[in-house]
Amino acid sequence: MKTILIIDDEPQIRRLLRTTVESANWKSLEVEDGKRGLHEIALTRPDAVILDLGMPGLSGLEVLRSLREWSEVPVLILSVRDQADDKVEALEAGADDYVTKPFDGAELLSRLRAIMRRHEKAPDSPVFTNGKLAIDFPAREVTIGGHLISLTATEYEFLRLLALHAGKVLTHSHILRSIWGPKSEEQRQYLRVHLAALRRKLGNAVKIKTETGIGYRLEIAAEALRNTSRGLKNDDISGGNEI
Amino acid sequence: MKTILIIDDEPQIRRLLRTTVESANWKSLEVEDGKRGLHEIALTRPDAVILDLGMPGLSGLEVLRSLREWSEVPVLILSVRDQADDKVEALEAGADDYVTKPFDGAELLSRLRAIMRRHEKAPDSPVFTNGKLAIDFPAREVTIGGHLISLTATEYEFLRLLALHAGKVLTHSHILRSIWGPKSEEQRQYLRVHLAALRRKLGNAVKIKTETGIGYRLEIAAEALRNTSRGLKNDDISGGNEI
DNA sequence: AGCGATCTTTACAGAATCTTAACGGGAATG
DNA sequence: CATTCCCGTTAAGATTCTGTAAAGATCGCT
Repeated sequence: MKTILIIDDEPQIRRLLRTTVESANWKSLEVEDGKRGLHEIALTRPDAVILDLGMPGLSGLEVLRSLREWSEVPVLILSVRDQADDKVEALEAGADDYVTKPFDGAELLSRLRAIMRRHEKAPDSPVFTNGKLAIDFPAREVTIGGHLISLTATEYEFLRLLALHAGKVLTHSHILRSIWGPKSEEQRQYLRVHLAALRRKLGNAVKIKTETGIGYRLEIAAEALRNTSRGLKNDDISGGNEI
Repeated sequence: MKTILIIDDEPQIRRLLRTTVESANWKSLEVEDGKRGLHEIALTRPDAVILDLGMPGLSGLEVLRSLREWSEVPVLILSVRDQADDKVEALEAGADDYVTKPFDGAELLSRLRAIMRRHEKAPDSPVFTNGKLAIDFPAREVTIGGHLISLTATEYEFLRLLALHAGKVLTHSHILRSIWGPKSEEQRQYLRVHLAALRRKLGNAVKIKTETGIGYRLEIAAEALRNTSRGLKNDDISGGNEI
């Protein structure tokens, strides 16, 4: 049984969301603003969050940014049609998907299922693999081609973060906030130094690409591209759309 | 069936617009000044608006500015040739496209279709696609026909902006303000240099059209109608898409 | 306290990117 | 058809960013 947290300031929308969620036999929690939402997430650890972008006080975007400093819980964004820019910003800030108001109940549930399933995948397999790299999260062990690598605490956190978002760009600020906390958001030299050590230890079997001026990304090994959640987009395009 | 509102003070132009609109099997409404136009939009919620810039009384620009405070309805501007500045102002104020008098009926219809389609477009995924171009916003990844393209921070921001408003003209000032900030609003040579790099990397699969004296527009690929879950729309006939 | 490991800070060269300037061609205008 | 303005392209100079090394500072442990 899943628990879904609803963060929305409008009572009638909350009620609609609650009935929708409960029709899928999930439990729903409701709060009316972002601050309470963050508190509730820390307290009850819901399986997913439905977050309204347009709220008074702490905006949905700010809530999401704060949240992503310490939690990877799946977040579904609710937005109105004319907030295209905000939607993209939300996705860049770490949202997993979004739905536009007015929304269709069935579509919302199916998107909720999708993001929870995607998220469950990681804990299901406590070992992350990408090419020759393997990370055993419970054991906190990193191996390359079966050979154990010894990492410091910082290096491990860095690599873990990159692996958790393999293929995606992690911005300087995001990495710094996650590992060193919000106070050290500006200390880019930390990244350079620790990443250099990480690259030296990992060798050239693992490619951590630099996005100049933006951040870093762990490149997904060629044979791992097959069945990720987004892998299909390539087939989608090359599939006979010749102009 | 679409409803198009025509706001123009000249009766013969109105008649010409009406026959053009009705030749596409759409319904047309006509009013002769801006005040009535705003009232009519609030009342009947048309699917698009054709707005003449040069009108006595409330100018087209003032109408547009009032309108944009409460409505996102697609607006097509009608202007005469020597109103370049007004055209830019109108686009800045939220117009979706413009047509210069004297206009070609087929072109006007095609532009109307384009702005209505863009407005309708239901969000289908955090991945933007347009022809061979695909932008994965969360991953900050750009691919053409499945082939990964490496962009600098500025180039990515530029392309992101164009894609967010695909099909719409973005003025020089708007782009400059968005990427470089208000201080650099006059530096048009930035646009030329970075756009050249962008075009070189994207190749000719992606068409970024120049609107001389106005700005730039990312052209919507002809076959960009691939909606999955939502209802399909196919009122776009192959006739006369040469703009 | 002393030691080793790790993290922080500093410095600098090389790479990547951005800005600036110049020039030829093409579009708009009369 | 000529003029003027705008655009695309290129390349060099300026600037910022990155990788690397190495010297302090800090922490944990015996």
